[in-house]
Amino acid sequence: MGKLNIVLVEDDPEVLGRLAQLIKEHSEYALQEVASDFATGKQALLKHKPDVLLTDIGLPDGSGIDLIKLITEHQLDCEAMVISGFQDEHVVFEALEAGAKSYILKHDEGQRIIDAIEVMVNGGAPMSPVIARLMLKKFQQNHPEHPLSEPLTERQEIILKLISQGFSSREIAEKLDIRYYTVTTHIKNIYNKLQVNSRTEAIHEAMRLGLIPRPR
Amino acid sequence: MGKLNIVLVEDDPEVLGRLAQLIKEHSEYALQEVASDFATGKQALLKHKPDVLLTDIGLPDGSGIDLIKLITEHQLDCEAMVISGFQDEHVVFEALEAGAKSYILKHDEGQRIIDAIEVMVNGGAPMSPVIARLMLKKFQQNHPEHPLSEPLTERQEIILKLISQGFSSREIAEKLDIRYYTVTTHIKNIYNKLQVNSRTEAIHEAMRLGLIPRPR
DNA sequence: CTATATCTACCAAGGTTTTGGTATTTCGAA
DNA sequence: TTCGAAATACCAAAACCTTGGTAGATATAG
Repeated sequence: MGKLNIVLVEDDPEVLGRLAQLIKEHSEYALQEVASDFATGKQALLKHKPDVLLTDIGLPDGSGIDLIKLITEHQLDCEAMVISGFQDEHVVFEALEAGAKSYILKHDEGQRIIDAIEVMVNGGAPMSPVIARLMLKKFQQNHPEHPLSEPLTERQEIILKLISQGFSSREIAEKLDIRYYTVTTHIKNIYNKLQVNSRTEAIHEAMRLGLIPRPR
Repeated sequence: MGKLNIVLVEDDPEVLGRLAQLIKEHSEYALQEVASDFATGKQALLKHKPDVLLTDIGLPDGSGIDLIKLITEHQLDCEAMVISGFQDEHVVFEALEAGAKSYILKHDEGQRIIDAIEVMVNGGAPMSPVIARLMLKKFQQNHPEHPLSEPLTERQEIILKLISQGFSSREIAEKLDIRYYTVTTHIKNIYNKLQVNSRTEAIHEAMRLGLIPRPR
């Protein structure tokens, strides 16, 4: 099996030089092309179909995130690593959602970047520590555990869940084998506790409070 | 400033010995106590209030996850690292949601575990590659990118989002400065595309399809 | 220029939800 | 035993949503 083919996109000439040099020092990698803007990067990506894309985010004529999206759109067999200075939550999540498998900060030392490439192609998801914490924070903030003055009763929780799954009052009544009226009473009480007055508001509030397990 | 105080909980004597040995080899750490069950671990945690808790998950009399929960409950200034053999999605997420800052697999080599402790106390969130991929997957599965025969138009997406935030048709009309009738028409078309016939069903389906970004 | 897509707007019948009541039963804690 | 919380059940008016239509304006692709 051959070398690992890499395309590198980075607009800062200094950083580009540094990264290119770094890659060339490692015989297991083949740097197929470097680009310093989105348009060239796109062409390189589609022409070479590399195994690995290393890309910056802020490019003069577009975003590296859109390069990453191209990979999924064209169903390329390529893993994307972001090498960026941005630590902004919004940017990071957009990149990861676009399909980036790794997010490394520019100023990380060379060996760490090389290691990250290695880990990534072996099925890992290497992140710079700050980025990893950001991801973790997203996970952990999903459980504010009932800061609710009056917590929901068992029955109310069941019905709330069914509501969030899109069932009508009549359907819920059938499912639980109780009268329609009973269901509406329960719903009424749920609204009081959540301080809302419609199903959609209840769902929204319940998610905000981490009361509803998210689908899947 | 003193050494980093550590409490270690692990029921497999072999692994326990190995980890304890590993920690003792590093002068910057002080191993305050080791435990091989939940009860002892709990006592140790509350008594020593260590800087770092290293814990297994499967303990004979309970789960390491509950140890981690103790940290938040008692508001201890302590970072928890899971050292486990479990790679099960459910277990991993439960541990992370409970407050673990790091999740390392048992069979990882010693130096990697030491490195991970270092990274963790310096504000990182070190994860074994498999675990990092699991987390990443959770992030990315929120965007299955419209496996929808007819994708939603821009306006429809906006309105769907507002619906999911609990707004009524009238409120949406005001917000977008269009007529109430126009909103109901849009909603009608959304229902057709999603193959549903109520707001709550639409929200449910939209979440299932990853069409709606989760609150917060 | 001509389709086609999208956003806009309107109406009405029929269905569901919301709200404000009242009231009975059951079960566990005081 | 007595009290209260929870679940159950019922009613009706008002509000809101759903559905099946029709249709004009605008922009964009061909």
